[in-house]
Amino acid sequence: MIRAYSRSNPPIEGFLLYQDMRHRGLHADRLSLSFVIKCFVRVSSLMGGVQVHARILRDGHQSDSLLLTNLMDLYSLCEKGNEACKVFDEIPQRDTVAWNVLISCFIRNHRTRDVLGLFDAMVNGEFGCEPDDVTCLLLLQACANLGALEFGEKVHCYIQEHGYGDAMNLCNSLVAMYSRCGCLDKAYGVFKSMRNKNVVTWTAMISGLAMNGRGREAIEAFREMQRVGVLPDYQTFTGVLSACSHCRAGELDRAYQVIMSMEVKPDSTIWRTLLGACRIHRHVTLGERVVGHLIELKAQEAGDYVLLLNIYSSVGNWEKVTELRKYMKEKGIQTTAGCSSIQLNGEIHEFVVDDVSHPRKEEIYDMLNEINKQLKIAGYVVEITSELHNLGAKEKTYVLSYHSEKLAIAFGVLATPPGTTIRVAKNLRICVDCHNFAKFLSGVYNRDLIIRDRTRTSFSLQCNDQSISTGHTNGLNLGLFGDIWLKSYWDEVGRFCEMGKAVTSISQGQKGETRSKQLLCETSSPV
DNA sequence: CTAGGGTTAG
Repeated sequence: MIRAYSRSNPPIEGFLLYQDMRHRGLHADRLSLSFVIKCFVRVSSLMGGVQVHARILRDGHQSDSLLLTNLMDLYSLCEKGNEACKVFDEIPQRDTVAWNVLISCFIRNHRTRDVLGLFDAMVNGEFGCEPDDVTCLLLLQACANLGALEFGEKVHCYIQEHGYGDAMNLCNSLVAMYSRCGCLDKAYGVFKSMRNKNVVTWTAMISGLAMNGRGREAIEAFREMQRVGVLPDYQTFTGVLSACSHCRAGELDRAYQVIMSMEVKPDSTIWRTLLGACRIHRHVTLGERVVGHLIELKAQEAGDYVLLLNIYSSVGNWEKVTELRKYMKEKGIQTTAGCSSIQLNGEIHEFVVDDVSHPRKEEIYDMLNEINKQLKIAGYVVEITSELHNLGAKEKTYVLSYHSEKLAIAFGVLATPPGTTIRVAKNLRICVDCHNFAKFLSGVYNRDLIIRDRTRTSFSLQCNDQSISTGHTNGLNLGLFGDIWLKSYWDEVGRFCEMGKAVTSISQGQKGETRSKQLLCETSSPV
């Protein structure tokens, strides 16, 4: 019965059942306890975790790997990474699943880089168990987050050598990983080789094309998906929308109207995509309105306010910047620290702004200062509107000079032979100034740069003596995409909305909570 | 009396 509750129904009732059981003097065995933990996992209840933890110890289950891994997962879900690690230390026999839970915990709790070392140790037999398909799945996620292409390729080899090569979930992750590392040809290679493709496969490819600035192909892939009869869901929709928002020339008000007129209720991702476009096009009033919608959905994140700050500063409205900063401070809104990473000889190097933790920090700062000097000669000017604090121009220039991505790029220039492509991954959105910096650097230092951030990958490629870059709309890039398809874009969105209705009616006929249903049928009553 | 098990794709 508790198991039944752990799978459906309001999960907390599973715990009530368990308490009732104890009141009746019945002893809960380990499996009942594991289902109780599952109930708490479903609601991410830290309090529940603490209670059941105590119960595990009191009932003498302190060496039960099933219960302990279960509990770890709960702590890790509640962002209590340290607690989860402590529990892990208590597991006497750690099998692959236990390690997998630890890996998943690290990925969730911002220790992604450590995961790569764990994989290596596991492959080398240091843990007495081998990586399985789930380990590989987790590792691909980690590589995608870090933009760690080399390591991702290593995992790919492992997958093939161990007979997991046909697994659909792994192949889907491979498509995503290669896309997010800016390697579209490899992503497409995996995609093409797959015999069966589901909505996840197609969405990975569409989003991959979108985030790499290949809007037209993203839409072509979207059409092809429909042609072969795969139904899109809300993530597909977001991919298509982002394909267009990174390179469309304005028309945001129309986008807003289309979203508002959708039969289905738009979710936070869609609003956020539009908000990103508002920043690119400096559309203040619409940006404010979109944030209003996010607040209404109770879905606003620190990053959304930062985007709004960006919009205000890009039009020089410092009063609004100050006002919003004050509001954020009052509300205790914490922003995520920006972090950039670069892979070198199998090792990941991470940087935060003004980072001084790297062993080669002196060389890196010298290199960065030298680069700044060279780029200035080439005509690079710091884009001070990228700095969101109300400082003087001089201070702004200084603060912007040591952004984490610049440190990572300087390290790349320093530590790789001339001509090597530099790949950097960033956890947040890259700022306009750093983008310009990369573009100039590409020309001056004759390097191809591929920078992946939270929403897309931008390329600064050195071709025909002319530095070009994509992925960012600052007036220079639009030509790359051509614009014929942009004109037909809104017709496409209109058709998509029609299809949204179709998906709604299909989802309503299905049991279970599919995510498409969550988006498309938020107004309908639960099954 | 037994059975019920932990990680996991865009």
